[in-house]
Amino acid sequence: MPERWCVDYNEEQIRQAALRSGPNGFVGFLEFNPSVFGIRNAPQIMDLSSCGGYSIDESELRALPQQKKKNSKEDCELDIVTMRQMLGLDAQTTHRPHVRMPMAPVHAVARGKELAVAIGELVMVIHFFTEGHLLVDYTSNHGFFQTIVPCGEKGKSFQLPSDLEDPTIAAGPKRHARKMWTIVGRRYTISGVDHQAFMTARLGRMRRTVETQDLRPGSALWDTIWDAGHGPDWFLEKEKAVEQYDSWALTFPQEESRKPILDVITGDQQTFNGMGAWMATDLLARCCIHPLQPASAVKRSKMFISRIRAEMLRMAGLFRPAFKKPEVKWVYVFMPKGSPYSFCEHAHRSWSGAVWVYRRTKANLSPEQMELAPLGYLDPRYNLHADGEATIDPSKEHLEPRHFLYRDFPIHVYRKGSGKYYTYIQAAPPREWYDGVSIVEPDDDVFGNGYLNKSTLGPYSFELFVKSRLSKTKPQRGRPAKLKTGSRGGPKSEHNKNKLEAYARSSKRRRISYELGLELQRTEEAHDDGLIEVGERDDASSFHDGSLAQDDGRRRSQRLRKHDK
DNA sequence: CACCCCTTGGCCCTATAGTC
DNA sequence: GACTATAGGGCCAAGGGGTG
Repeated sequence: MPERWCVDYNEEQIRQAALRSGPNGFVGFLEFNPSVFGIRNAPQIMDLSSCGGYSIDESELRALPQQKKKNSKEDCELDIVTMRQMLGLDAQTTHRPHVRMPMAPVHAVARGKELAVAIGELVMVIHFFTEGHLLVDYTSNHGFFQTIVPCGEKGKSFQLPSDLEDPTIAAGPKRHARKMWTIVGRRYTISGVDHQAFMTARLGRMRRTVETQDLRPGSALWDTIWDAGHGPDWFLEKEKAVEQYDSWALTFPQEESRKPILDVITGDQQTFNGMGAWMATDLLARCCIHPLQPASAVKRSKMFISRIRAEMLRMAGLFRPAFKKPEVKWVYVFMPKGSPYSFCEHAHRSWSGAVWVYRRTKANLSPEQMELAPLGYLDPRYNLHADGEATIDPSKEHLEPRHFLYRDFPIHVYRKGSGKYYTYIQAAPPREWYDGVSIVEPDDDVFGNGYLNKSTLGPYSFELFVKSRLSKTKPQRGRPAKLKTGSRGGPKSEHNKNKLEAYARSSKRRRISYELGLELQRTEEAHDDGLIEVGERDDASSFHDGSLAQDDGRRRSQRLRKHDK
């Protein structure tokens, strides 16, 4: 399930700007960056002919609607872009389509791990996978993300403008934002950002503007756009989901006689839509069911079946919230410190009781929990019996799990073959965070759901989220700098330079890395010589709605000059 | 059912090359 | 020889899809 509670907004500057955005909610046009998608995860076209949209053949031929630029003689010079070209399936003369889609109200709704976004006639369905998330930014900043740079061995990404970086951030090609697509609004943009480019997207087109009611269960669009391999959503289609679950509970396939219940849950997306390894482990721990217990044994227990049903409904409600009063933080931190999935102890301590956290190999548990940990159960309120069932201890019934402090004790993590079983640390978002379903409604203001930063569930998202909430100042942008302790060691000799060049020739990856390093060195030297003026990039902001973003652009320009001094 | 693929970047370990 | 910086190799994390 995508996180529903990730980003709120706190920066007064954006808050004030948001208040001026008017009563029509979030209005924008879609800009796709096909080259940032990997080849394997190339964007797909959805055939919406069965529900009043375009079929694949038609959409191949048909140009996307464009908005005429007011008081401009350049209308006729705008390129015609087909959907296939926009998706990168056909060659395009320019990297970014110089085409202005009509601004249209944006609606969105999540189902399982997918998010559907409608922009006018376009429908985009996103699967975030591991760590994809949405980034909200000023439209005046969007023009600065123009330069595509290599990212890793195969990928591409957008170079972060140098002025968005802190001087302490390490120089190199890693300063980038992997914006895969962007909905460009008048004042704000929402971008799909995925550091590893795992995010997938499907794009379709209707013959009319898509309305909010089209993104509701039971509509023709609803029944068409979602991935066929995933069953009903436990929050939006509760009755169907429970019906599916009940019929699942009554079947006893042969393979489930030995298959662990955890594997069965994660593998059955028809019944457990959106339950991955983290959440399934969590579900079972809350139900006091051992993750390695055979599924058939679990199904034979009415108590277990009832517990899982209740817990699924409870968790589904928990993970479907939206902020009532989102606050904007300026987030350019695309990678946390440490490993992308590292657990942030400080963040956990600060937010225990507010968010869900998962850690793979180590957890901090109280002595009471330690007694239960070897059995795989983390809820200290239950007593475990030899038959694998658990009953609540009356003397501990009044306790809430979140009131327990976690101390430094390693716990056992179950592994079977290459199976992965997670440790969970129990916490829950505050109740007041929940409200609504869609991220954007026509009558929303920018305090509304349209400005949520959604993300997949996990430590990366968690740390990003915590940083955005806890930082009183703007967080560092880009990757943290490597600590430089001085110029130890010997200087590079001519002999070493030759060796380096030979090394760079030995593979494509090494060559790219080497050339990027040289390019960066040249740029920095030019910078030092005063050959490049940072303020020049102000022109770029006019690419996207420059007039509307003028105020922000001017302020930015002033900031840049100040920064330059 | 095990294993690999996609993808990136951090971390750990080891080897190397330089200085004092 | 002690110390330090640097660089490469191997491994790790993620979830869905594919293969044999």
